[in-house]
Parts: sequence; C-alpha cells; structure tokens
Amino acid sequence: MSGEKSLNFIEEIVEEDIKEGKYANIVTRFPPEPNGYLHIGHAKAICLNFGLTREYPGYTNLRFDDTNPVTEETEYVDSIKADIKWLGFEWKNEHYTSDYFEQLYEFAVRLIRKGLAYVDDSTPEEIAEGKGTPTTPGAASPYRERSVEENLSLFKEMREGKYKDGEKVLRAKIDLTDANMQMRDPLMYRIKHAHHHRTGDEWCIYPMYDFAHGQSDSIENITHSICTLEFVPHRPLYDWFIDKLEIFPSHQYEFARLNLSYTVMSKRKLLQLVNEKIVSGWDDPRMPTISAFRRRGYTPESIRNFCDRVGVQKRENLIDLSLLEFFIREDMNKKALRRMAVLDPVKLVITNYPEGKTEEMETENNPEDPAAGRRTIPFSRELWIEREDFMEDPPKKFFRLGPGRAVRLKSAYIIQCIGFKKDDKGNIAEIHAEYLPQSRSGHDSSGMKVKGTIHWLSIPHAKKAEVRLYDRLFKVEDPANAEGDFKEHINPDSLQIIPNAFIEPSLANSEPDEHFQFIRKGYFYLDKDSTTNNLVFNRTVTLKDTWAKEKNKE
RNA sequence: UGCCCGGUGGUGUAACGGUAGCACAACAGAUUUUGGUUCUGUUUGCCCAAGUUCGAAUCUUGGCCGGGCAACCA
Repeated sequence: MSGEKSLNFIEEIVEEDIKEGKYANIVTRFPPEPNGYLHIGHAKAICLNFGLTREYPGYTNLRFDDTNPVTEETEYVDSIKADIKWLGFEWKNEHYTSDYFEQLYEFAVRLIRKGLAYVDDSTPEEIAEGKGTPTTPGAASPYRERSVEENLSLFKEMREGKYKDGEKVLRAKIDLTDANMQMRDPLMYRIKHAHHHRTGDEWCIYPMYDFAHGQSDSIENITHSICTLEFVPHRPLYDWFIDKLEIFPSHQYEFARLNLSYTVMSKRKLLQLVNEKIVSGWDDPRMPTISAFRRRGYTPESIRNFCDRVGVQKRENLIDLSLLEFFIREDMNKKALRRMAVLDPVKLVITNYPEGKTEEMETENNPEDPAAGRRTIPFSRELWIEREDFMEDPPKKFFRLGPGRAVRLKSAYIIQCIGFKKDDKGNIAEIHAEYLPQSRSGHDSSGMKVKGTIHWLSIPHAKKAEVRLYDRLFKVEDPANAEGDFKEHINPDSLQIIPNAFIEPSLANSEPDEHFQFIRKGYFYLDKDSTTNNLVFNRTVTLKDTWAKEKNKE
C-alpha cells in the first residue's frame, strides 16, 4: 500500500457496496436525541457520517430522534444544529422522528393485523419478570394471545387517550425464549400523556426508540445506518421489523464510541454536572461538549483532525486527552497572534533606565507566519514580569532571573538582576535590574549571550483583564469507571480565575473569534462573558512546558 | 451461566498469508530573542496454546481476558 490512505471498516463496506453496484449513491444520517448538548463523542459520529458522503456519492440527513417527550427540548435542537454547522458540515434534509409518528402508527397496525403485535396490560414489573434473564427463558404474558380485532381496538383506544400512563403497552410478538434479550417481545409503544416539543398534545402514545429508529432509517432510505456498539444486539430486531413490514432494508453498522481521558461522555452524567451546578452550563469550557470546546477556543479544524486520527473501530478505547491537545496546539501555532500578558505579576525596576522615558519595541505577531505582520509594544523603566520568572535562590538549570542572573526581555533589552526587595511577609515585592543599552532587540551589539528570554509589560501602559485558567475536570483518567461515584473524582482546581491579569495595550481592542498566544503561557480566546470594560480570556490550552517536567524531576 | 462484540508498544491506529509501520506520549540531543515551534535519534507491541502453511498479527480450533444485552431511556 504505497501512500494510500487506509480505510476504516465502514469505508471498506461502503466502497465494496458501491463497487458491486449495490448502491449508486449512499445515504447516511446523524440521529441525535434532542435531550442534551453534543459532545466530542458525537463529533466523531458526525465526522464519520458526514465524512462518508464527502468521500462517496450521496448525502447525509440530520434526524432528531424525538420519541421521548419527557426529556426533549427545542433548546437542544437549536444547539445541536449550531454545533454541526460550526464543525463544518451541512445536512441535506432536516427530519424529526416525530414527523413519522402517523406512519409509525400505521406500521404498528400492520403488525397487529399480521398477528405480530399485541397489547399487554401487564405492569412494568410483570413484563420485566416475563422477559426472564439472559440465562433463563422468559414466559408469555397472559395477554399475548389476544385476537387481532381486540388488539386493533385496544391500540386505537390507547391512541385516543382512554388509558392512563403505564396502563397498557404494545409489544412485538416474537419469541420469549430467544437467546437475544432484545427479541423477547420488545415494547413498541407506551402511553405518555406528555407535551411533545413538536407535536404538542396530538399524541399520548409514543413509539419506543427500537420501533422508531430502524423504520425512520428505512423511510429515509438510509443505506448505511451507523451507530454505536451497544446497539449491536438490537440489529436482529430492526431487521425483523423491516422484514415483517416489507420496507426498505436499511443496514446498521456499529462502531465503538469515543472515550476521552479525564472526562465523562454520557449525557446523563453531563446533565448532572449542569443541574447540580458543578459547572456553569453545557458550554462551561471544562465540559467535553462541542459548545464548550468552541467557547474555550478550540477550532473546528482541530476537532476534525482529532476525529480523523482516532479512527473508527469496534474495540473499546480511551483516548489520551494529550492527543486532542496536540491538534489544537498544532492549529494554534499556525494561527494565533502572539501577545504579551502577565498573569501573576511582580514589579521589575530597571534602575539605569531613565524615568519617564518610553520606547516602542517592535515585534512579530507570529514567528510561524510572517504575513501576520508586526506591531510595537511600549517599554519603560517599570515593568510587570511573571512572578515565577524570578527565584531568590535558583538552581543551575533555571534559565530566568535570580540575583546576578541575566535574561533577555523579549523583543527588548538584556537585563541583569542587581537586587530585590521583600514585603513584611517575606514575599518578593520588587526586583531591581540594570539593562544593557546596546542590547536592544534587532540592534544588539552587546555581544552578550543569555540563556533565557522572558515576557514583560510596561506598568504605565498595561491594561487589565480577567483570565480563566482551566485544567482537566477530573483527577482520574476514567472517572466513569473509577471506584465510587464519578463526582467524587472532580478536580477541585479545574478552574482558576485571575481577576486582574495584565495584558498588552493592543489586546484591549480584541475581537471575538481571534485566537491569541500569550507568549510562554498558552493559547487564549475571548470569552462570551467579556464586556468592553472587562475583557475575559479563556485559556484554550497551555504551551508544552518542558521546564515544568524538569522541575518535577527533583 | 445463555447470546453477541472485541483483544497489535503507555494511548490510539495500520497491515488484508510475505521485513510489524504511523501518530500521540515518554526519553535523549541540535536549533531557538517563547523552556514554544522546528529538526534528529531512542525505548516500548502482535492475549495464550495448538494446528494449517515454505511462511501466520492475518486462516482454523481451544483457552484466557475485556465489553455489551434482562429501562414503559436512547
């Protein structure tokens, strides 16, 4: 295989189907339930489904699987559409399973007529008991042998609202002894006197997912119906419905869902984090949702590249968070404008620099992209530098400031530390240094070489901003499968707010959608909480930090 | 204990009977006015056992291990 891209197993199937002439065009669909926000796991499914119809002739539908009115809301419909578009994909048709309710009802009637479905008055407990266990066969319900006529009229009455929630259900009549639990007379319809986000109060019976999903695929002529592994045992049931109903044979293929380390991926758990206010909302930048990644400063490209790289397979997986971080760093390195910001300031006084003097220092916006241009930054006698860039008693490998040590101020002068002051509590309050006038950036005739370069801001010129630093939401790699409740593993330091960070003047006019690198600190993105008077920056991701590793070795 | 799915370096993912490769991570070095970027190099792997074959990660059989299935959820 010389340089050819290797295909995943679904692409292989599609390619084979097209080659054999089974289909001239393929149709796929992305079928979210509007009961939560989309997460990075959905992104994988989106890239797969929409990606397939980019590579091969055909199209992809968006279908909202809205068969459970109790949990579904229009807010979720809107967020899902926005997220798919943001990721860069377009659907051909927008459908809702609820659009097929009448058709599905008719399908159910058809099965009753064939003697393949019956109304059951049993309680949920009785039905559960009647299903048996994986190792013991189930037993028939006493209502299993009702006549077609009786079933027809009872089902009609169910629809008409004659019964209360839970009083009756419609079940498929298959085989209570099947080794596959899904085939033991599964429920097709249940009664729910609930308001539906689209059909309102028109219906009081709703189809189960298992009776809606496959048929909806069939109605839309979906050729390759792609879903996750947990539905593998359901496939024989879908095939059974298709066979008995004699409708378009859509085929289901299953892949392993994406798991990401240090987070959770189930909508139920994410909803808990939102409802219990552990995070500020579905788009809290610590969440693994698409809207959270967007807010945090991730780009569609980075997420698509990530999804490409993780591949499509049937084995369980737990992807390293560092892989996702690699892709956003890769993208940001090309795009982000470099800026100076001091997050934890300490004052530096250049004692031999004239008081009141200001110089404009020129510097590049992005060393990786000359087209990004250059800008100037004001320099003066008193500067903010990062507290961690000074050590009173530094080790040999510390290439920053310490008594007697010299560093380059990025795009400005080389300075040498000549002393420092402490406050009452023993904290460093002020650092004193002298600069080398001949060492000005771009005009350096000092002949001096220094090992380190640090960032800085002129105190009289610096502006303030709020900066939010995020870390992984959980302390353990796989919180969902860790000992105890997943919430016990929340990382208490996942959010650090710096209300008064300093930023360079040019940053004061930041526009939304601009990505920045705060030099030596990481990539940052303007948060939606920003106002003209109070800019808020989210840290998208840190830079790789080999010094941090070096420090940890001790 | 029934049925189904799956096991390739630390994590992902290739190989389609013919030299186990790629990415991330890790480690070492070079370059660097970001301890970033870039570049170079290194470590680490076919779940086990039999069989078929000149040759097996790949095919067969048996084991072992992991996951899923018994919601009026999807």
